[in-house]
Amino acid sequence: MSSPDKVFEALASTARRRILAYLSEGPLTAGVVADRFEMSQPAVSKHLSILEAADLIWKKREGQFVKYGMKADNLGSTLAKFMQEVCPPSRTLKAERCAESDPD
Amino acid sequence: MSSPDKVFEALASTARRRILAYLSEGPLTAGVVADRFEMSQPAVSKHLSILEAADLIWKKREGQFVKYGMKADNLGSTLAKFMQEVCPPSRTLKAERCAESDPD
DNA sequence: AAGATATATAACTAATAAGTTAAAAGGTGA
DNA sequence: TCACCTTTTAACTTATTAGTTATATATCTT
Repeated sequence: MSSPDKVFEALASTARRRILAYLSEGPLTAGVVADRFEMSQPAVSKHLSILEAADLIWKKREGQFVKYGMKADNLGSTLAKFMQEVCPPSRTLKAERCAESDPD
Repeated sequence: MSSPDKVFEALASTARRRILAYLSEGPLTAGVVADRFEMSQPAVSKHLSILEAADLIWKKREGQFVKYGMKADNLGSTLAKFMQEVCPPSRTLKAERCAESDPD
């Protein structure tokens, strides 16, 4: 179970969004991810654990390595649910509510 | 022009997401928004200005009041673009990449 | 068991964020 | 102009975040 709060908090960081995008190309070990970013290894490790806490990625030990990979489901459903809260179809249908509203 | 960074930063706050959802029901004055939330009026004002900086809402002075309203476009396009970065259709097509990736 | 490598945690610092109250700015109307 | 109302800005406090280096833990290899 993951809260939307944790997801949005995780996405708030540009570094984490970039890590996520990088992982979306395929699973990688923590070390490979760390090498790709100009940040200390512990910093990347912390970002990874925040992404994991938000249930946006999975983690699996493989010998002395730890492999991480993306979990698209939770990202998609959280963002979709939020979009719906903020711009529900019922409202979209009647009088293009979500497109309108700009007085300029 | 609004940066994705500002949008994600704006959405990182639960309070701001709730304000946004509230505004999505229709434009309201700052005071009405402030009344709805258990927070001082200046605090709400600050949240509103962050949402505005992210181009998620518009603002219009009406006499001594200031009316705010949602701007759905930027929210939708920013989230859509991000989803695409993190789970591009090309990859989705070949081998259900974005659904897979979970080793459990 | 020892040494090397991979990753995570601890302890710390500096910057940022979110809230507060008090004061300023903008607008109304007698 | 003066009193009043709405909203924003300023100044400040406290908590959180993002990074650092140093250390601990886990695993592999010999």
